[in-house]
Amino acid sequence: MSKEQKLSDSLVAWFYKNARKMPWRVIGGAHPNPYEVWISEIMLQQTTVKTVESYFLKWIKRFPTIESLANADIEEVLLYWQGLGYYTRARKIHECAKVLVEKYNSIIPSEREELLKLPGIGPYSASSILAFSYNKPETVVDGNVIRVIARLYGIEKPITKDEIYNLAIPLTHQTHGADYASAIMDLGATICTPQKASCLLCPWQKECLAHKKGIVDKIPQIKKPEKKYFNGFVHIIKNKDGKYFIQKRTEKGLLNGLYEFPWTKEEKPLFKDKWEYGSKKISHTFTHFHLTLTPLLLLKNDMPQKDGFYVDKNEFKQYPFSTLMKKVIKLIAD
DNA sequence: AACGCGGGGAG
DNA sequence: CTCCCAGCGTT
Repeated sequence: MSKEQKLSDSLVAWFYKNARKMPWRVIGGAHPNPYEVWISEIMLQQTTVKTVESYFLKWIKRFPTIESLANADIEEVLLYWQGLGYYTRARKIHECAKVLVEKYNSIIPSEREELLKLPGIGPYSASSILAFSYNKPETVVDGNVIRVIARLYGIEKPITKDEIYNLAIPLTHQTHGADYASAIMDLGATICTPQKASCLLCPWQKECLAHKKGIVDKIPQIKKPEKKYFNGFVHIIKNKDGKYFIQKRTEKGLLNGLYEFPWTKEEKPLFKDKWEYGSKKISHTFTHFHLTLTPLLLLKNDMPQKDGFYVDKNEFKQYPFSTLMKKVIKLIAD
């Protein structure tokens, strides 16, 4: 038995004693429902298990099958996604459901090449779906795996995903693909963490080069772009019926397809009216910038923008809003 | 290869 | 505050 195979076996053995429980997870082989695997994998992209749990449960209750998702309106899909971020994922997941119904007989493919053709499914998701749904010996590479592998082999220089992938291939368990994929991600999430790793509990401690050299917390090397600050305005426009003006964002770019009160990150209001300044500001941090918005209040009856409309505040729940806009809604409610 | 794209939990 | 998480699509 090779050194890699021993590592692989020991990790799976560790997993059977320490596996985290999740609503979409099956321990001990393939998941019986690839649809649930697919939905959970897309939801989990760049997000944490804790965040996804409640979204997943509500989603499965409303969209229990590929067909139910394909038949739904994108607006309702976004309602179930609001607050989860990266809204293109919701659009792609909906597109993908329709493709699956129309061209794949509502069956999630079990070949990598086919999966990669589908909207929103890239190298990671394809591998994970194959591993979790069909118990294939797929080499999954996510943020956890990059960290675990880079440390195991003590790689101090910046490294590409392809290099990690090649190093990870020999470690991939050949007969327990599903559990191995879960295991290496659990290891990264609970033991081999970004900061203060729990090396004493690690099944790979003896073989880990970073641990041997005492440089665990210096790996992997990551560069961080600095965040900018913006001070802008959000326009809360009420008409004589007490309704508020909202509009829909475009289907590309930031917060695509969601609804909003008109806002700008520039230091100039969007409209040349005489605004009343709100007292409480709204702060929110995106991936690439910090934002503080000063609320501007106005009573107005005509349409400030095309493609917008006035709605009663009791109707806000019918429209998908970003977390930033939820903060504005909370301000209005108070 | 680099960048845009959310939000929140942990420390 | 900082860090970064079960990435993908576009350029």
